[in-house]
Amino acid sequence: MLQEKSLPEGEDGFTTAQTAGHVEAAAGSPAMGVAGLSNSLSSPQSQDPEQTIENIKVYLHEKELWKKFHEAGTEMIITKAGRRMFPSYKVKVTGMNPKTKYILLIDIVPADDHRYKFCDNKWMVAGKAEPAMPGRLYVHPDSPATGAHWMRQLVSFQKLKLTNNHLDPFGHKTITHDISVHQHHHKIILNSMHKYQPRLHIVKADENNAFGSKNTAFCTHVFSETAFISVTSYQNHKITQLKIENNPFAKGFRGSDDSDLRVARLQSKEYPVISKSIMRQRLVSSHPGQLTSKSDLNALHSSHQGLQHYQYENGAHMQFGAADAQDLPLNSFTAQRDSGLFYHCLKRRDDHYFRSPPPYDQQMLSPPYRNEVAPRDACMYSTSGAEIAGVSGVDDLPPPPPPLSCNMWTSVSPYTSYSVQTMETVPYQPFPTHFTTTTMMPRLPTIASQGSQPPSESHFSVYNQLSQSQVRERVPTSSFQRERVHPSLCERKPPSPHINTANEFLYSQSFSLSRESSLQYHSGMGTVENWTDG
DNA sequence: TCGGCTACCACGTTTGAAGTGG
DNA sequence: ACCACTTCAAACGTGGTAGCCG
Repeated sequence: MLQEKSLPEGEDGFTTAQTAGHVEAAAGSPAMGVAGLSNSLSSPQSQDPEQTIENIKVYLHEKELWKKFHEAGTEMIITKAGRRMFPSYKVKVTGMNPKTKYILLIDIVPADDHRYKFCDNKWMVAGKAEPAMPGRLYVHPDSPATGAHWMRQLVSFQKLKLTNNHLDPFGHKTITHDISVHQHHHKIILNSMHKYQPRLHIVKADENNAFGSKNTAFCTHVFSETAFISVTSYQNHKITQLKIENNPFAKGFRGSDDSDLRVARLQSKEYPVISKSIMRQRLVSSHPGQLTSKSDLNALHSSHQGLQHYQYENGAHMQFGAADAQDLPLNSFTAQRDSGLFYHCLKRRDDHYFRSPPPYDQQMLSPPYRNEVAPRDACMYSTSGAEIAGVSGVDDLPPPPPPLSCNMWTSVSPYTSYSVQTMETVPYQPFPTHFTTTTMMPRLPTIASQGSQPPSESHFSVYNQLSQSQVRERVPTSSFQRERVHPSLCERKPPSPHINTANEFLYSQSFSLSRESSLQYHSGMGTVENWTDG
């Protein structure tokens, strides 16, 4: 179990109110133009970065396992009833204000606008993606909780399920102002044979910082190795093998003869267990595995060589001007398309400001989507330090700070109506394996008044949170260590009023995030065509 | 015809209530 | 009465597979 940490004194001042004040100052003026936005946006953060949400660091649990899957081309089964992800999404969070309340949530956005097929033992583009459906957010059931709570131990999203059922019971509900009608679910709807990128969002939810205000800040963390292709049955036998080897629930498919296992381990370090299914596959397969070229893999992994922080103002107000968050048509694509322009701004930690939009070769394209709140049924699992070590998404990044990016969204229709102008001005920039964003967004009227003109690059900057001091330790393969579960963290709590406002906030924010992602995707689109099988 | 999807299935893990003993 | 521990069965999570479907 992780020791509860206390933050340095300086972080006691990391209050929501202060951060909100910054946002207010930055984007509060309806008449503020792009230049004004960027100036005031970057200023407070550079003056006092210790008080912002961008100090939060997130480490992916079992990073090495994720990498193994990623190198083979991760596949996630999706079923009508919903299927868990494996590896499961677990993170260690640090840098929060222990007393501030946060909401942690995950969304899964399209990584590109392709449909894929598995042909000749490798993934190939098979056409244009299906129109993306409104997305969902999986809100961690402990939300909102204090920073101390989140930092105490691993935060697990393992109960998140993936479904291909577009008519999922909660799939067509809208989020209203009343928490009582909010649909709490733990399924995210995806299309089969499409590539997706999970993202973690951390939203401040302090008592003094009510959702629906324009003061809410959040950050987004993306681990590129968690990208996957959704399937209804496994295509790549290497993925099947990895799942069987590492997922306790799939033990029944492992080889039963211990001596065989030992021999297998001697023969293969990477895939020590030869399952019955694999043996069967190997006998049947007429296409022996073709290892992905190093260059291909590098292309995949080098696509995120920086950490960015974005800080958003409340999206609902921005997107809809005078409309209150509760008035949002939460399931409306049209409303989102008409919601005007969106910006995101990035700032490097060293206060150097770059002007390059983010490259995102094969990642993160997302349509507008709404959010709903997941049931409070996930648990946080306590763990030893060793368990979460080695999971940093940044510890193996190259020393140079990543580039920054600045983008603008126009009215959105998935994959089609983004501002191509902006995309085309986006030079390729490597992204880190793990990057985070905190974004501040201007009010809609202000943005809309800018028309469809791309913003000046000088208005944007990147904040680099790259850390060179991440701890790396060995990660056990099995995460199911019942004795380490902290009972209090598995309690089923009644819905909190926070969730209600969070719904509105996050829902509106989700659109912004989607646009951000889509832009990043477009900026680097085409660099990775195939995901080859090893 | 064929690729994708679904509903089962067997098997193993997880979970939590019930039982037991100190 | 309380707590810690054990037991055990139901619930749940797996990949495999046959068959359906467009």
